[in-house]
Amino acid sequence: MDRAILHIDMNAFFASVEQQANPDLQGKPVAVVGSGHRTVITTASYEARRFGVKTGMAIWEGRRACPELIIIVGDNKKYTHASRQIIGMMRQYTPLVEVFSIDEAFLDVTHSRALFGSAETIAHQLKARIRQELGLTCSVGIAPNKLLAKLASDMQKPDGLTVIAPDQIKAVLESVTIGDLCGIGKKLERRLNLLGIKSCGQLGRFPEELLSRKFGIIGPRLREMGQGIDDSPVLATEGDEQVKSVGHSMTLHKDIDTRQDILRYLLQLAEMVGRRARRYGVSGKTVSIYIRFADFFTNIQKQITLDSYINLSNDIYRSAVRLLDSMELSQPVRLLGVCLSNLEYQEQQPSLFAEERRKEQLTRAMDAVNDRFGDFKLTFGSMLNTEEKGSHVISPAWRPEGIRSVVVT
DNA sequence: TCTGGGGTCCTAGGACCC
DNA sequence: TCTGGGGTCCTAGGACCC
Repeated sequence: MDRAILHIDMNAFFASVEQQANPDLQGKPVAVVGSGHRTVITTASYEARRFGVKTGMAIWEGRRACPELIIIVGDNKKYTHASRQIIGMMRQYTPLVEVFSIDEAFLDVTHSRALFGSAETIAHQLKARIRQELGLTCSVGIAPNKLLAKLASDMQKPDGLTVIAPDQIKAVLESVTIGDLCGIGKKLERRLNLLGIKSCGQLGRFPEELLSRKFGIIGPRLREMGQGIDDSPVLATEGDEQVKSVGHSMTLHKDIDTRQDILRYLLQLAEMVGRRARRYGVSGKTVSIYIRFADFFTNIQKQITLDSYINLSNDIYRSAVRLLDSMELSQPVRLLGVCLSNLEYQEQQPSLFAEERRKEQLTRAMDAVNDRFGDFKLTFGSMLNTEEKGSHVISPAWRPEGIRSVVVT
């Protein structure tokens, strides 16, 4: 039996949620951004897109394209709340819901059809409910696999419903460019173009040996993608999946060049990373730091793997400083990042040493206060002069559920 | 007037052990 | 005295996604 896979993609999600929350914004060009003057547009409403406003633009670029553009600083609690409601509706049709991002999901409805009708019927019902209950629209793709369902959902926006039936696959692939496939980005597209490959059909017919020679082990996979083949299952997102790294980075209000300033931000980032790791109940033994310099194009990353697993902010900070001290800083710093990886999912045993235990207790006490009263209410003395406290930038890649979730209180 | 932040996966090369 | 090879872990860098 052919599988029936739905891909549901919310249209201009953050902007639409804002327009629903505030009727004054409805029908108007709206852009959702992060905080600070060095932020970018995360989502533009369709009214704004008509003027050429796009994701990734700086605010001034958006305003240049559309002088009436209304700028809204994003509020991730609103989006998380809406996302949870939508996922809840999806789960009423199948347990096989794979949450791909805060505004996208795959549903395997192969076995739901006996109960609810065809995949299209299910799609229509979900679209109607999302519209009635939340006032939001989405684009749905229906196909025998995830690759094609995702391709289909992209074909009609906003508020679309596109079916790629098994007997249409060949024809569709002839008309679609390779860059439209999820997994073929700019670089791969350019390299494939150089071989004369533009459409998916061409990719699917290209000799496998040549693809393997040029692209190594992904060669055969590329050819399959060109043929619309994808056997990957829809993996139900249960909320207990395990992340593999916990990181934070921030573009600074302005470039900095003194060690003291850099250390202050590193401490803040270490605290953000540590707190999230502790909230998840994970510790890690690899710490990395990331620096983007003032010229924007020079980036360096360094990592170190320790002998033991850590999640105390101060331990993360100490490793970060070690890494910093091993780096050559050639320019002022624009962005700093700290990441903890190589994770282990075990609650830390209390330390055998009194001094360590005291540190752990202090950390728990600080976490408790911050959980209750908000991030960075209680913090290290050297951070008190820092202007930016905590990340206020929203990202559509945030997973609304499980360990990846943003805690909503 | 510039250009965010959260992730995942893959590869290459070196160290080290058996 | 010379020989080979597999496996694992580590760092760095890149591509890709939303």
